[in-house]
Amino acid sequence: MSAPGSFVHQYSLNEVFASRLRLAIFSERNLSKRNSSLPVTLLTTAKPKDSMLTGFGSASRSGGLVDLGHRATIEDVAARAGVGVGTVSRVLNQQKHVSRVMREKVEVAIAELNYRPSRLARALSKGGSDIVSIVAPYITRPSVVARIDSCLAGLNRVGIVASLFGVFNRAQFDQVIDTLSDRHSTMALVVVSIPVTDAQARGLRSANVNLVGLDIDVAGSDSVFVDNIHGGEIVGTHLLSRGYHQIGFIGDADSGKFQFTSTDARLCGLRSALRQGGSSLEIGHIKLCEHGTSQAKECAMELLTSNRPPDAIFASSDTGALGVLSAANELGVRVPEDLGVVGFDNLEMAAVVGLSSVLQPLSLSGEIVAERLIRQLTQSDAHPVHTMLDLELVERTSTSRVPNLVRQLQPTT
Amino acid sequence: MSAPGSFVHQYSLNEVFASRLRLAIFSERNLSKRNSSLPVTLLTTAKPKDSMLTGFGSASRSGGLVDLGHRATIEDVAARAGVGVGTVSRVLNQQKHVSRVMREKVEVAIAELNYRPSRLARALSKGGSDIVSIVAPYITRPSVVARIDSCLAGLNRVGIVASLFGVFNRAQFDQVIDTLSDRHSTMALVVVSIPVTDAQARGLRSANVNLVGLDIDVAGSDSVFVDNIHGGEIVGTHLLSRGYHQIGFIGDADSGKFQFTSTDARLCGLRSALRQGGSSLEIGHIKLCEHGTSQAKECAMELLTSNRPPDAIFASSDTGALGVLSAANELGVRVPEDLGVVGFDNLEMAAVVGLSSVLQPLSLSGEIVAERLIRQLTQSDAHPVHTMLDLELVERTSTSRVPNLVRQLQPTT
DNA sequence: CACGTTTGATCGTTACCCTCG
DNA sequence: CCGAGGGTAACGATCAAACGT
Repeated sequence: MSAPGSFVHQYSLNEVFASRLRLAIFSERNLSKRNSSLPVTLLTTAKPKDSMLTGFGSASRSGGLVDLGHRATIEDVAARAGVGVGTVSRVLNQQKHVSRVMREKVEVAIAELNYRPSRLARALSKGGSDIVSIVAPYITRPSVVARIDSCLAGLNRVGIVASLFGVFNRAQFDQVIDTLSDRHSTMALVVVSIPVTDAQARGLRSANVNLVGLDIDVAGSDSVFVDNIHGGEIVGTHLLSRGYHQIGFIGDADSGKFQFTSTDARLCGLRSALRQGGSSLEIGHIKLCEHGTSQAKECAMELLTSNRPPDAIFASSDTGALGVLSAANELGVRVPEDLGVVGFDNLEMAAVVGLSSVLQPLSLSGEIVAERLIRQLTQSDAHPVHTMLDLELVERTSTSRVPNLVRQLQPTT
Repeated sequence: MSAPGSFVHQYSLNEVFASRLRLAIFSERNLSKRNSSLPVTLLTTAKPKDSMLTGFGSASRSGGLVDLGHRATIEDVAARAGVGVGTVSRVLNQQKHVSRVMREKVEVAIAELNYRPSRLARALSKGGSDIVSIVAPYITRPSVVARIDSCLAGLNRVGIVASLFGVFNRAQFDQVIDTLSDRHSTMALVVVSIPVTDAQARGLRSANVNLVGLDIDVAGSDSVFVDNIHGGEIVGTHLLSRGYHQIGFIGDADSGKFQFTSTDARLCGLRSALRQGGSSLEIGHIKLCEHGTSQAKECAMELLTSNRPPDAIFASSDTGALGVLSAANELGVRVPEDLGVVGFDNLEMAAVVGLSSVLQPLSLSGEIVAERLIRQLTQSDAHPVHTMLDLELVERTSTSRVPNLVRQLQPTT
């Protein structure tokens, strides 16, 4: 019985970790100090943990299951079925050269022991894992999770469960990519919104990791993205056509953190459309702030209370546009009469509050990525495809100066 | 050189996968069929993939890096440093019995080869991995991602990068838990909102996986959650105190999918508060629908256009409450004069639209879970702690009957 | 020579047991 | 006899080659 030893591993592993966790002691203390002044109630602190340490007792808890005290290995199965491990492996991998009798014997043993092959050992042996990973920033943002969710759903449809890494900055992103650039770690990788360097792409390729870009273009790999410059142009053209001329812009300032390009691109497009329309964008009418409703609201407040307030504001996200609407409402500025407002992403909430917004096919983008990924995994000779999705302005009341159109609340999803 | 062979692995691996992907062919075809009628533009379909197959070329791309053609192993490092693998391992794990000279030699070799130990091989050898996993449903919901995000942030602070599994139903959840119930797969696991069965908890424990419940209570494990019944009570009491008596309820109907309990609990609390206040909840005033703004809006429409419309509606989420507000607005029902509206979660958007809502400390819950987890990993003798966080009603205009406080953000006439 | 089965090498690390100064 | 380092079984699987019938 090697089980007792296996429990010791837990401790040694923790000790290894302890060195990396020295920081934790502090943040932990701070946290618990904070907690004491917060609405936290400790209910119980009980439970003996003997059962955790033994784990043996009551051999057959349910059905005909046999409890070995540790997770069954292929060897346990082989022993119980009275065959060699190779035979079990062949059964597992649906290979030939296994007689009906043996196969059944093995299957019975597998069921009895509740055996599951270790993905780790399998990956190590095969020289590649069967895991699909997704790396994404800002998983709290609706536009990001909408993409991820539909991508997950698409992968799920064929039985793939992907694991998601949410990163907070470039350094962390780089670290995750580095970890994943290992033939054993992952079979495929979807990177959302964060630009991938050539070196990183090369590293992944040489580790046989299939890379797909979602909301970014990656040279030499599949990718699905939109033309943000064009998105800005659409907005500019639309606002001009509605008779707005003093256009303001509120965008995300955190571009440097991940080297995002979407805000810049949209601003660039807006500028170009205004220029073409004989208008222009005043420096004072451009505000950059952290992504968020309240942050955008502040910016809008500044713009609207300035000497030369704009008569329309383009927020580079619906989340921000909501802040603009809120600011206008608070200041008594009428939308759309005194102020036109346009957002980006066309989230569900845009329809609810009557916000004009640029529709980018978020869930479609995720689906296509899933599709591309599946194709890469099935067809090894697939060439990289760069897919650009079109953008489209969904016009609602926030830019409509015609009163009788105000009732138009239902969008074209 | 074993490199050429390693590339072949890719293909064989794909073939193994192909059998599981038979379904994919169909969904793929369907998808691409659909695409043809959608705004999709294919830009390029080029790029030779020779470089992918060789991976050797240009030996030293940057600095003094040496390219072996394959990811360096501990053996490569040992060879280059002129030592045995054991020594390299000792250096890597900060162990004793390594002289200064040797350590430096090894470190140089590691740098030159850009060597990273394989987590897989390490986990297999040590009998346990150093990965932290999170399993959660509905990652598109703000309340869920808010929790996850703060938990990730807390873990990140001490250098832990967790991987997140988004699941779509019970079966998938069970599958993920089963996969993770392997001593090699993960060191710790956070389960969000989905009830964990005793058998699952036992399985995880016997695999030495530290389990923490977030938004659920797990017997025998750390967990952080709220008292949803009390949440319902708070709302009921508040509405009664504002003079609302015909209370309606709109909740999520998908409870069965994951066996969620929060909607039921909140309804139960609401009922009990009304009963105590001498009122009651009419059967016809209870609506259950899929989670979402538009779905809740439909339910609200039905309620408000019925023979006996309620004078207040409690939606079990802010997302739903937004739909209620939208419905009221569309029907010309004044909020809060004719209709009181209360939501749950107190998302940022609640403040923007003046929605009264029950504040549950979403990000705090994630932080505490991170803290508990770190404690478990550092102190092996920690007892399980069940933490219940308090709820609190944030009162805004949607339940305030003083007319001049009413703010109307929606595009009303 | 088919077919079924066992055996041993391999994947990259760690842990343990040696052997030297 | 101790401290520094070298070999070599594990870990749990896959796969090819050898082996009986």
